Amino acid sequence: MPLSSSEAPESSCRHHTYSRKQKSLGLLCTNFLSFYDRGGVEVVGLDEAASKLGVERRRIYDIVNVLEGVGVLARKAKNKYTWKGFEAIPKALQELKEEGLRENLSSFDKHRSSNYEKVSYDDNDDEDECDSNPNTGSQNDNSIPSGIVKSTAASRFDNRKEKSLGLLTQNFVKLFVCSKADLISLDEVAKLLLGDAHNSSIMRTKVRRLYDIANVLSSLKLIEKTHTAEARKPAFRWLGLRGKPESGSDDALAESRKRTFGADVTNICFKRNKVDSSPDGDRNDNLKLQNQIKVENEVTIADRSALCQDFSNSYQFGPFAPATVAKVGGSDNKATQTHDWDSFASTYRPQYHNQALRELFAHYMEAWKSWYTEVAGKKPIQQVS
DNA sequence: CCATCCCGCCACGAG
DNA sequence: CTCGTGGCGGGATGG
Repeated sequence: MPLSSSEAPESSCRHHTYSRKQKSLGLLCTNFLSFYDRGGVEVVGLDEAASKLGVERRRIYDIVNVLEGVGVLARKAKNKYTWKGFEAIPKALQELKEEGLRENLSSFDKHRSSNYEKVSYDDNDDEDECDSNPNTGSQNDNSIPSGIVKSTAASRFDNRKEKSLGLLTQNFVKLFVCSKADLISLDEVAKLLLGDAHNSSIMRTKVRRLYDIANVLSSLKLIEKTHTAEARKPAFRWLGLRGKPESGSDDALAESRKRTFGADVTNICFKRNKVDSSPDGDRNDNLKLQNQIKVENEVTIADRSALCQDFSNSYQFGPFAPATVAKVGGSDNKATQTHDWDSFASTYRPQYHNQALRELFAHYMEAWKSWYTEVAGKKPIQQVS
């Protein structure tokens, strides 16, 4: 690769400090999302995604699992998922809400006193989704006939599988969607979600997963990471749905905004130097500077004014506005200190902006060019080995 | 220090 | 057996 020196946003750091942020799940997810949000994609192949995004398979599973929990994706077959899109979110949330309320009737979690194996398991029927295709070959869901309270199914320590991530995600979401609270601290979530805690070991593991989920949900803009008011405890704030141009009769295309991405989204592979460098001068130098410029960051208003989300079933949120304002050119922020960063933008607003928080900014990248190229000539780039 | 969380080993289940 | 999946936790990174 000719290192044509285009303007590299990145600078300094001669020794290419490996940065975790570059490979974070959240970022990866953002790429994933923007990649498949372009018109017309319907099926998502795991391998395809993996190579396209330049990551290992394993990571794709993480993303896909949580996205499925929110309805954006649906498992179709081995190695394949169906892209439902963002417009599937409202519905999924609605279902999650009802479901959550239902199971919530019997027991108030809150004080869970001593119940060792309580582990609030709740299986869930999960989305059924009115699928357009009635016919199906293999069936998957084992629906227990309306086991309202779920009874003691699960003989055995039941599901060796389906134990986490997907479910954890849904439970996490239910938690927000079922209560009016919109800010929950991390450990609250952990305790609530897995009712056991006690043993720090188990909880620690769960918390890790929670971070994973949180990252993905953050990419979706469903939540945001913050910390409780005064305390320094990390917490999550529910942003909920943003103004979706949704209306009764939806139509397939026309949906929300689409972010296009030009060029490669591929993350370069920089491994996290495990034992680190081979003594013999690593030649990795600095060449490849990735030009993965991140777009992103459109804030949605979490209409704070409304305490209660709504009790009405219909989701008519949108106290306002479409978030589709795009700004070309992108370099709008004249940060005092050059904050261009290399990549990574989005969800970080460490400073306390008391009220200026709800602003709407969206920087969008160009990409139109690439887009054209693609449309016109079909991008030849494709090395799916 | 502690919060965050990437990496990838390895256990499952299906073919 | 191989292969697709995805728990799970060590331990590195960032603040």
